[in-house]
Amino acid sequence: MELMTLSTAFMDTGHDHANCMESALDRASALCGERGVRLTSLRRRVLELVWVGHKPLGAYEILETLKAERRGAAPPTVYRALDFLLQHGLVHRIESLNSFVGCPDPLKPHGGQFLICRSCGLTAELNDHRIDQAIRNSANQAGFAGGRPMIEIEGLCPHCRDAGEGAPG
Amino acid sequence: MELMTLSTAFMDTGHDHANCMESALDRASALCGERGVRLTSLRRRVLELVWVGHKPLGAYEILETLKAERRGAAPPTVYRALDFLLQHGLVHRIESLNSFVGCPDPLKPHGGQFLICRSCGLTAELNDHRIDQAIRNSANQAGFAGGRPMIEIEGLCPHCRDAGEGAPG
DNA sequence: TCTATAATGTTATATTATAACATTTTTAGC
DNA sequence: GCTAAAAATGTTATAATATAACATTATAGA
Repeated sequence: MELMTLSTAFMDTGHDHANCMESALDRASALCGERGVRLTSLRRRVLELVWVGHKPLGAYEILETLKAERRGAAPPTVYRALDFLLQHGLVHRIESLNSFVGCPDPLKPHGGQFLICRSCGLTAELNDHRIDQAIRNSANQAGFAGGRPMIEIEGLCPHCRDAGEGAPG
Repeated sequence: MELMTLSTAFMDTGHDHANCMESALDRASALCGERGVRLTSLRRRVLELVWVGHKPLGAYEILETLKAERRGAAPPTVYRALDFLLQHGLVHRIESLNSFVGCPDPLKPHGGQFLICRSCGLTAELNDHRIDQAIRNSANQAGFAGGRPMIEIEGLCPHCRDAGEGAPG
């Protein structure tokens, strides 16, 4: 069993993002099929927009694009689609940014472990079982019946760090 | 060296909260003195309000109380005081709640490890060095120059868990 | 086809946070 | 103490994020 995974966000040679996004949409489609829920064209489109990059997007950024494509797109249009995607683990919400990012592994339920670059905004999702375990152990020790931990670290991604974009916080 | 600390939030016999709060204010006063910054009466009052309980308070909740006490209290009144308190580690911001909670240990710079009860709202601060270390190790392994991790877990505190307030999330 | 449900459209508003500039208070030098 | 600079607070307006409430349309199943 592998101990840790890291999303492709920081792969700086310019990973094949078209493929990255397409496979995310395929996984979403399959997952919705299995669960008997509908990945409508609106939901699919919002997911697509979230996957445009590895930089979390705000609801109103998504809305701006959507408005150009659908007459009458409004905040609830976006928020409802995001709620659906969140419910099914297809996107995560980055609390410290009020923003949303695609989840590379929606089948395995998990909290979130995010490395957020303060310089370029790229956000990678980590999945380290040991971290999760350590947190759940401590929580249980405290008598707390916890769910899935949400972890957010701000810092510098490998690229920005090497470019000397500032000191780690 | 101790591995883990837990704030008093979940001590359900009704810990001596007057003392809890008073000592927090004393620590704040000392800290500001050492750093040559001013714990003005406004800042002190906001800190006091945050420490009224172990349940994180929203800025507008604080404002509501403040309005009854100071003529002309407005959002910037509260946000500026909170910014000051955050900068000096005297309070933490709970991202998932847009709320603020007092920090029991402002001298030691740290991210935050919060156990948030979904039933009663009480929020305890954990400080487990091993968790922090595990996260920083993984982040470094990913080439990420990270700061202090922020961790939030929603769940049930010992009291609500025993009262059967719902299943863990 | 009909009906129940789910999804989306639409309008209005709530909640959280900051910008910009005026005034007051405090500090430090004299 | 007086005064200038800096820090803190007051004040007004508005930006950014999110939800409520109800109308309409689309979909799936009987």
